[in-house]
Amino acid sequence: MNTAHPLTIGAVAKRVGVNIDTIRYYEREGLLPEPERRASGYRSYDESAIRQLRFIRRAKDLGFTLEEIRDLLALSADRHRGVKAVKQRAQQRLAAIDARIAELTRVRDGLEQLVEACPGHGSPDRCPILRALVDEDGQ
Amino acid sequence: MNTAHPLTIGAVAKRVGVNIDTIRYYEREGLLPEPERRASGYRSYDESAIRQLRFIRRAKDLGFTLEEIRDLLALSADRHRGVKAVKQRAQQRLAAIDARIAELTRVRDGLEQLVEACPGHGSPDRCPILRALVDEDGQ
DNA sequence: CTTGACTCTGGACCTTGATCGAGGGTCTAG
DNA sequence: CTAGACCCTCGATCAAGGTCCAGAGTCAAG
Repeated sequence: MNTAHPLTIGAVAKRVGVNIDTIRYYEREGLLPEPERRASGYRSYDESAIRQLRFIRRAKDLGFTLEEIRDLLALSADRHRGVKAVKQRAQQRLAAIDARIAELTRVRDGLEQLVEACPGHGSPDRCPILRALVDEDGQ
Repeated sequence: MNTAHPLTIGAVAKRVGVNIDTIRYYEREGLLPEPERRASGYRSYDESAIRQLRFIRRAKDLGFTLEEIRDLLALSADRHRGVKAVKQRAQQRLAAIDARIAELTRVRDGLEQLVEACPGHGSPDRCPILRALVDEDGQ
């Protein structure tokens, strides 16, 4: 069911819930393939563009940069370079996500300790959150 | 301790480990109070500026935006009334970080399953990673 | 055919969080 | 006194990730 009815850029934008200019921007940035054009020059999209845009949006929501997303997309374009390469890149991506989670977890735990130690009232001098930020300054 | 022998902006920058321009930038943005000036116009800082800069840096490391930090600083200056609000802000931050970690973990686990299910060789059509990226795409 | 909605391109502009440069004054060691 | 290191302001630039605008062409309904 792929290339059925063509869509204008506006229709795509509406369906995915993204700005028209963002679509053109992604195209310039190499995140979306250059679409077919009508005789008039209008871009003509099919469902695969919708899928790809949604993929980008979800990845972005997960905190991937556009550059990382370009890389993720390259994974799927790697078809012809063999399953082995694809698996390797997926493993690299996995390691990168692990690192990101570890970093976030470190920050999270530090913050949680402070929140738990804070009574939520009284003098700012006794608030461990403020103290940690202002005074205690480990060095 | 708090003996106010004055510091130049460069000395402050060096001690806190931040760029001189960043200090002036924070001042413009209302994150640092306008310091005393010498007759020459040179900014003249004391230890409290060092503390405040470190506060900013730490808060930034915890993922607060500069705007949120400006807010925190205002609250911490509001002795006795600020603590409750500070704790609330910190809790909100914590919840946001937790949500992000949960999402990333979900994706991570999905990706790991794909990597484990991929034989690393053979037909691209059998590679679960490629299949997931191209087809499945969760709508 | 007309009208209004849509699309095209190219370039300007926006936000956040800085960083850098130009042109000029200041400070301090030798 | 002079050189070199610092500091001043103002404005530009950067990176990321868009968003908006002008001027011109296109499409679809009535």
